[in-house]
Amino acid sequence: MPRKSSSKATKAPPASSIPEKAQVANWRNAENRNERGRLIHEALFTAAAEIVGERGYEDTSITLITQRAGVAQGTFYNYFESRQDILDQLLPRLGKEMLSYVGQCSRQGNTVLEREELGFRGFYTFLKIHPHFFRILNEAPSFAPRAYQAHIELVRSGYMRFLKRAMENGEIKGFDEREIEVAAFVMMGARLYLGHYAARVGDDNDPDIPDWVTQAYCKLISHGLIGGA
Amino acid sequence: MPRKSSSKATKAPPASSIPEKAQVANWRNAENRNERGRLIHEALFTAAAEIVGERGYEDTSITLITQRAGVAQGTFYNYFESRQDILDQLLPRLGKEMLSYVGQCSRQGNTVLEREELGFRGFYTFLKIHPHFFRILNEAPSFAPRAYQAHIELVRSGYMRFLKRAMENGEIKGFDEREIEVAAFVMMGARLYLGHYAARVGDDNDPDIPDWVTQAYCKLISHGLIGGA
Amino acid sequence: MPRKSSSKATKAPPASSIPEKAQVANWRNAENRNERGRLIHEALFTAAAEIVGERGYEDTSITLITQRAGVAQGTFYNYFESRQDILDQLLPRLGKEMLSYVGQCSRQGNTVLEREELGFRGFYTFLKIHPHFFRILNEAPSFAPRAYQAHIELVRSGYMRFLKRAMENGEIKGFDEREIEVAAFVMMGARLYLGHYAARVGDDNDPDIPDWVTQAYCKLISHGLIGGA
Amino acid sequence: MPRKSSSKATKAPPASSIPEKAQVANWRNAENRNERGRLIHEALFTAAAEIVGERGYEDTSITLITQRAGVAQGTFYNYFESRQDILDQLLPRLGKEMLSYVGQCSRQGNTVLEREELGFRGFYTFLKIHPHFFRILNEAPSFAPRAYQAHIELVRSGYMRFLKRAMENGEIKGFDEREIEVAAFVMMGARLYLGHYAARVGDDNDPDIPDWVTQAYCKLISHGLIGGA
DNA sequence: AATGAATGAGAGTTCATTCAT
DNA sequence: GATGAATGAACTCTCATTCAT
Repeated sequence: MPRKSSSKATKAPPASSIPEKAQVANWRNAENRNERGRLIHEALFTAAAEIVGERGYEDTSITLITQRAGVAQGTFYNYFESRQDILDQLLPRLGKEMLSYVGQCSRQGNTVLEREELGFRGFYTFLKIHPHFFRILNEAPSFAPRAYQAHIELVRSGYMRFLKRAMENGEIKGFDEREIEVAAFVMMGARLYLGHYAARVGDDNDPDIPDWVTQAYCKLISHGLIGGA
Repeated sequence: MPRKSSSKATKAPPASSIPEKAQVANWRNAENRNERGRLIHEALFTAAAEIVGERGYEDTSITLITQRAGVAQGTFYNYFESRQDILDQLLPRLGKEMLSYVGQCSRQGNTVLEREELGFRGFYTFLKIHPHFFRILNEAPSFAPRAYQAHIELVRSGYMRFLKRAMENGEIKGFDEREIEVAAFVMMGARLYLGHYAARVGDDNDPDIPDWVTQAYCKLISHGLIGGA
Repeated sequence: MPRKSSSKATKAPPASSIPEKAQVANWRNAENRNERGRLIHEALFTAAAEIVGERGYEDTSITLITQRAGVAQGTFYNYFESRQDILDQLLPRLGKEMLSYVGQCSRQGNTVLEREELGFRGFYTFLKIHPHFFRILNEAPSFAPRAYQAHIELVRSGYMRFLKRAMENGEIKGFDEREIEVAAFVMMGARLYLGHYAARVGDDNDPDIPDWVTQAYCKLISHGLIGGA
Repeated sequence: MPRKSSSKATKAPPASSIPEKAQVANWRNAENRNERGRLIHEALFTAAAEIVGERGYEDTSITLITQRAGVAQGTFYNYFESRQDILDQLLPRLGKEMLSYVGQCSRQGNTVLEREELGFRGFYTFLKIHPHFFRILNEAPSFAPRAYQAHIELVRSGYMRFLKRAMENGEIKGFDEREIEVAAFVMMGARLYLGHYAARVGDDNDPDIPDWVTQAYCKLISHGLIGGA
């Protein structure tokens, strides 16, 4: 009765051929103890981020992390409490980088719509620059749920500030504050989900959004899909 | 330097205290061999679905599944090829149930907007009835990516049929077909993401969507957020 | 410190591509119960012999045997006590066939030497006809030691009869009876070992002995290697 | 129809009652890390050799090896790649020890015959000293075929050097080089097979060769069995 | 007598974590 | 602080055997 068919080893790609970066930071040349500590911490963090990006949280082992960081296994536990600890730190930190980058992009615009469009584009540009981030973000609900909730909260509050200002400016009408929050979530979901959409075509970890998608998205949020006069 | 604080075992709930359901189906009283086989298969499937719903794919072991189903470990392999096999079957089957249910709901409506609203509500009703589905769906990209892609495709094509008919009816204007697809993805993303929104308030696996959220969502997709006259 | 190198999976060949014979005997058409029983027994025995020949004792499972014999797993235990039971029966029966065949060959000769040469050749001919026998015999010391000892005893006693008659005829001189036994063992070892010799060149399970090897062997046992006048 | 009789568990001895040696090396008292590593490696290797000698390759499990070596199961994998890895190393290493020992014995002699006799005796002395070697060697064709072929090759080439020198000295006449090789194989087979002969009488793993056997063997190879003038 | 699903002990292996050096 | 070997619990999966039908 077992299904013989297709799904064999349908899981994550083996990723054995992914070229591993050179050891992340040459902490052995550090000037003093503090500096050395900082560099090792950094090396471990970066190694973990890369590996999660390449192979997913599940296949990220301490062995792999320390090997790539160029330190001994035991050293890991001088910098992080546990495997889960470092996994939990990935999204918060990279998420903040993302928000900062996207915020900078967004602020170039003058109207809400312009800003949303620039933020939207900026998100996908960030993914290009940090190819590991998409997977780190996507798998976080499963593997670092607390961190994920915190990230969502951060994004939400940023969006809310942005949208409330627009309400005050009169650029958004007909929505009260809690409705605005719904919109914020829809827009957050759109970014993530259109990433998957891109993945339908291209590489899973390298979503590429064509221009007309951006425009369709903008059209949708500005005039709606259905009742558009 | 390690973070002593909060993050300890921030992942899945310890779960040893999760009340396990009684053995899922009393297959021992089956009338004949075929029936017994069916019941065991069912018991294994249901057990797996419940456990993934409660603890996530990663912590779903064969031991746990067979214990809950009330069969020996070896029995598992009479019904499924491997652990991955059963995990791969979860979403396809439950996903189809979901689509069928949501489709039925949606078809009660007369206009596109009504239908979308009913489908939207139906989705969350389904989550109430099948509290494990949300996590099974959410973690699928990481643990059953093939199944996930297939599911997305199914949802997308259903949505597209729905929206194209609306275009033909003249209920949707100003969007060409590929733009419609973008809208479809945004709407799919909205449902999932508002599930997380609900999770902010209530229980992670039991998203509850208040009425005004639905209405805000409908307002958004019908008139847009920004340019709304 | 582990050895990374060569020896990975150095063991038995996977043998998955070996063409499996059709189900061995169509016992379903048997005329009466006794006949059917006989046919099933035969089918199981033959299947086991083939599989041991192809994959070795270790990889010979009940599942494999019954599948090839075309009966259900449980049926096996109506005919044999256990897996070990059937493995123990392989060599005794096939060994007797071998002895009978080789004996017939040998008896065509007139002198001891002729007879030994014909027996020697006959042994390798038998291996050609029964390609499974070599492996069944070779692995028997590990997997069916009792059967192996019994086989050795059979061969030894045959050899002894043969050689003692030659002593009585005056064809062998200068050896007493227990020394004759040593010679018998050396000759038995030679046959087996030259099989391995052949395997150095050709296929492991298909030893092929060139003519000059036979002649060198005969020269050795007739005049000795060293003191040869 | 099943054979109720004798053959029950005719295979390996039950072995639960085999007195296990004390933990092989008290590595806990090692002076430094390197030394400890060496001792553990040694303990694992020796444990494996002993167990294979007592119960055969098939029944040699990681659990058994590590228990006897007095280390945790996981420790095994710090020293060997896999179960097969250690099994593959047994014969090469012990085989070389054997050859070295036998070679030393042999070189005490002056004539070919003397040397062959001393080598022959030396082989059985080695078996006395290393009672596990016989089974390790005998079962190797089934369980470590690559290692076995390599061993055969080693023995063969040693024998060939020995015999060719004797040809050049004029101690062997009437054989060309490839015929010499046949003789080498016969002699290798004789040693192994007379081990089995001894096993008929004594303990399986402790072959004891009486003096007259050696002499009969020497007579056979020096003057031949049959045509002896 | 034939079936084939259920069983469960036991296998090899992985890996987060500890800790003596 | 850095090291890396030792640990052992936990995992998935196999398969000889049993037994109700």
